[in-house]
Amino acid sequence: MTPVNLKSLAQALNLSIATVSRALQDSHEVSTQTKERVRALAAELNYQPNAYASSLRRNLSKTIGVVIPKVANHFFALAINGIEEVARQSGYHVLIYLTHDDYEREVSIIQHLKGGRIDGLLMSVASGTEDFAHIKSLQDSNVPIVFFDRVCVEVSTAKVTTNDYESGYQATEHLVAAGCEQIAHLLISNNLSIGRNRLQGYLDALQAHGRIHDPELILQGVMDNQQNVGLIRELLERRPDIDGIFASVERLAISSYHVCRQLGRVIPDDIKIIGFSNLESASLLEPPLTTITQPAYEIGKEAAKILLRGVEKKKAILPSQSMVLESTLFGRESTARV
Amino acid sequence: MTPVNLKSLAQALNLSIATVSRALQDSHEVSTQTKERVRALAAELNYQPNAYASSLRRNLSKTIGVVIPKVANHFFALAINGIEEVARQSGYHVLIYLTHDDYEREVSIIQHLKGGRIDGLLMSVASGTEDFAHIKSLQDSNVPIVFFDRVCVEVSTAKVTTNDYESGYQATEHLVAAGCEQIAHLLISNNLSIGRNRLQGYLDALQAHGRIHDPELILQGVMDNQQNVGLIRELLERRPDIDGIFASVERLAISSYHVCRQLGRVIPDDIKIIGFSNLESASLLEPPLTTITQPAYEIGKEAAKILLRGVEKKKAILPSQSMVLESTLFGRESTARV
DNA sequence: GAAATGCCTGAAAACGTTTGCGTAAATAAA
DNA sequence: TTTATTTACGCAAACGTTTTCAGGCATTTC
Repeated sequence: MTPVNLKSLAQALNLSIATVSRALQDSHEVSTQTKERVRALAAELNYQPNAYASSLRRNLSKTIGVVIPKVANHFFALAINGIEEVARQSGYHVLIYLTHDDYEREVSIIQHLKGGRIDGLLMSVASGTEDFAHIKSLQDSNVPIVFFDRVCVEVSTAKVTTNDYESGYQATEHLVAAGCEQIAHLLISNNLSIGRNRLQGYLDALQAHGRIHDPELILQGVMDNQQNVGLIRELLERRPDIDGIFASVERLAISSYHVCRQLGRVIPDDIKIIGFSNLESASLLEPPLTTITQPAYEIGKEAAKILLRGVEKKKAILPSQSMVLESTLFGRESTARV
Repeated sequence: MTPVNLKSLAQALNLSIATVSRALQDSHEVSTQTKERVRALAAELNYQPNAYASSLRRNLSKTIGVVIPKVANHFFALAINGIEEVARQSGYHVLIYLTHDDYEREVSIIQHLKGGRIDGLLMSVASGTEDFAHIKSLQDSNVPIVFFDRVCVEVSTAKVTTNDYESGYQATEHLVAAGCEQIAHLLISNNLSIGRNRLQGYLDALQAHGRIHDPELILQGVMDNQQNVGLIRELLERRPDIDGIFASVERLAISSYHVCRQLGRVIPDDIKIIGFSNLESASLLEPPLTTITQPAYEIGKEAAKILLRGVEKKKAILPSQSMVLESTLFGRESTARV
């Protein structure tokens, strides 16, 4: 079976390769009848252009990369959903890479991506990343980048985020209004701008309500959920006066639920919990969890749109194209006044 | 800034392109010193081979595709996790495509994939797919395929699944043992082998326990969760004698929870629920949900391994390489005897 | 001392596209 | 009729890599 490519099509039609190529691109340099002949045969033989030859020649891959910490997380899953949607509509393909929040992996992935495999990159940085040379280096090799959610302030490019500071402030205020006296804050990494912003919102809200800042109430979690359960338990045992928890990420809210069960602390009677989360079943938890929910799908879509605009125009993506979407607080039983 | 490619390296080193290429591949045809010289400069200039040129020449892309219905679903998210893990270790890249359970999209995606973009495909077919010509056609153009979870029996290739029949049987028996008299079964699509197997397990288990088959108890859900809630509600209102629900997929179990709340039916007192699910927070639901949990991460890993073995050997993937992994039943309060 | 062997390197073709340029024929303008 | 202009197509180079083939040089073997 002979391969079906431009050459074989050209031979069969008694045309040159160039003409066939142009016909398929609907170039005005080809007569209508010829175009028809070409298209007919191409359709009949089910011709599919070789993506790599085309990419090589045009120096353009019609592919974008997505680098995220993990996919087994509702937020990122929804974001990917949005990204794939936009990409598909514009004829782009989506390569996916998981860092598992590991700096080394992130560097290795980015390094690989410099082979021209992608036309642009969407990224949410790993929590362990403190040095950004690899990212800048990718940018230097002319790959446009758009950050989403976990952005990297040190790199100048467009970023799509949510109003993390305001949400942190709002979440804290929500607990205060529910009557909490000692509010703990659980976060993942404070070198992530996202974590810093939420933390700052927490701090400012406390101050606005005349609470004194108690560093003991701030707990930095780790990768492993099992360990987090231990850490949170330790915190609640050391400080039995804690009556409110503001979890910066979903996992920490869930771990807090487990700890409360272990310790027999009743939510929301003994302690109230609010957390950032995209969990669909939040309302079915026992008790239903009050959440700050990010518009994950929209974040993915907007980030992809900005990236593709930059890619198509072949010019750097400006920070001024950044975007801040709003999260929503869904009050549920876990923070009900008792 | 001159591009850093084989040509520029060769010029700088006073070598031919061929030698540089060979040196970087650690060919034995190049002297050790020359290799060192080449490697040193390549590292210094941060040379990264052009992926497309290489793919074009070798007719090999070091990329696999993953086509799944959706990603915002714990099962698929975990599977991707496993797939990415295996792919990365073997130096492969992962392209992701979502069908949203839409046949047309699936066809269009598969069609695109025939441009040689991928070396192999991992796939979970859309629930709406009844014709498999597009899949076979991809196979004909020498792209090895491995199905996982939602397999397609009509296509001869390796498949990685779970013991769906046995799990369906076991789940039903679990409800019988818990004292349920009228057990409903909720499924998504009965043209999916996975749905058929679970259904058959349900039917056989009922028969084994002397129950007569009542078609009214089998409800086929749709795409939209809101609609499903309506359908399930209707069913429970029409048949108030139903005291057990076996949900074939997570979404239907969750919808069932919502309906029970709406109708004031207490789980597990009035009605017991068991469902296939990979929800991490199943144990935190009210009440904790009894689940049949598939080893999603392992499924992804195994499927990817089988695929890559086939890709590397450049030969068709045999059905005999198929694999069946076992799901686990986690008994929780939603099916507790009262 | 010639032939054979092994080691290292280079020239050039090939992968399938896209595209700048040239050109023949057909049409329009002078 | 001659000279522009347009239309429709072909030639060939280019993208960056891999790989076949051949050849130069040194060392060994008869």
